[in-house]
Amino acid sequence: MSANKISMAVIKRLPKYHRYLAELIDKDIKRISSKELSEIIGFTASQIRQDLNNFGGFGQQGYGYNVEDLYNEIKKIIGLTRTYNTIIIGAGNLGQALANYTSFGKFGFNLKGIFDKNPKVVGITINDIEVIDVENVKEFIKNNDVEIAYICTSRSGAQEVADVLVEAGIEAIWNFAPVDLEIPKEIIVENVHLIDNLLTLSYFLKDND
Amino acid sequence: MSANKISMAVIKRLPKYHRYLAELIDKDIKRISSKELSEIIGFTASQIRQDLNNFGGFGQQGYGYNVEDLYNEIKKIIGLTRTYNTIIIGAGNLGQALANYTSFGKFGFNLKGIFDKNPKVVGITINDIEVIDVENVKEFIKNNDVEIAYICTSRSGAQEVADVLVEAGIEAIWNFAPVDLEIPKEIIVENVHLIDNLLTLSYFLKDND
DNA sequence: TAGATTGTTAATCGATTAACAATC
DNA sequence: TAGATTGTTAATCGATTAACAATC
Repeated sequence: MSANKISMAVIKRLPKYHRYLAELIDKDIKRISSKELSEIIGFTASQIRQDLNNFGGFGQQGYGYNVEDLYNEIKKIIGLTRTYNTIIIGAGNLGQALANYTSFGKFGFNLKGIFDKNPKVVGITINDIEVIDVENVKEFIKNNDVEIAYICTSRSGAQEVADVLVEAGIEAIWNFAPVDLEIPKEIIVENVHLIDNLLTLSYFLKDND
Repeated sequence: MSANKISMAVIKRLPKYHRYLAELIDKDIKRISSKELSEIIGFTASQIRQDLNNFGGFGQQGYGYNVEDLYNEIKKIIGLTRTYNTIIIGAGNLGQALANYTSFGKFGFNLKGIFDKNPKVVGITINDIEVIDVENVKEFIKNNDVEIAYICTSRSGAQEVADVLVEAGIEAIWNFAPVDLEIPKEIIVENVHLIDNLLTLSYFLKDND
């Protein structure tokens, strides 16, 4: 809240708060102190209090935090009190897997369209959505209030697709292609570079055995 | 190299060096200075020199870095000079998508087996590999020198699977289930929490429109 | 040799942790 | 009221950036 800049480190922790608070609600736990939360979530109590106080004073001295209230506050902060229209570009293995993921919908990310350039794939139906020729993506974004695009194309096709998305006025890109996209900085980009992730594992494993 | 501890921040940047150096080789560029690399990779020249010097003095004053040599050094550091046997647990959408990813193999991550508990899935073939009943995973790991397991099960099944993997002596886990696994700390874990990633997008989008 | 650029030390910046007065 | 725990300031820690002597 207000104008003071929240650091990316804090923002990246928010989903974890959300996840653990949901669990506490499931377990019917009504209140929790930063110390108790610290023990299950793995952040220090101090960090938890600092993090939360970036957004407001949600706790009460001598009592702690009301689990349900805090959960709802976190939902508001993360932006889970409204829905987002999304599309997938690239109906390969990964694109199809994401299209079939039902949990995104539960969080309010509604898949509106799937696009591909391959004529063999255009027209097939994935999770009740027909794959459309990517030629039509610009028009589709404008007509359907699409805010987020998941790029699931090959490495080589990704930048070209991104350019079209930007032209069409996309607001955020979730990029699964192993490239760093050149995108105007007002557009939000999250990269999932799977290979990079794997290489972290090999880094630590290389000298084993 | 040597005993001084490399920070996670540095390790997480290594794959990006690897990627950009591969590109430079493709473009037949023979040498590069930290300043030039800085301009394309987006880290400061100072950071590049600091990062690389954690592992050795790969450059030459007045000249810069030999691209191919540096690329090979980075490969060694990341652990790409040998191969790793991997398995996938959970042959759902994501598991199947990962099984069909050919690029992991190119980096030396060889998929040896795919496991599932669903009798309807056991026996089908994905990318020439037959899905095996997860009951047999422990034995399989021991007999096939499996070092890395990709957990692609549901949230609820993940911890149980992880326990079996640990018993079987797995060395690293790539976890796609939206849980924080409880795992002995000597086992390397990389999490890909897709939902967490999406929530970063919604955080920034929530007040748009 | 002169110019360029590294390797490395020092300075700065930012994030985490500790401490404690405020207060429920 | 007394005890507990927050909100918040101060101290510490770690990572990034700047600076420059060493040297190719």
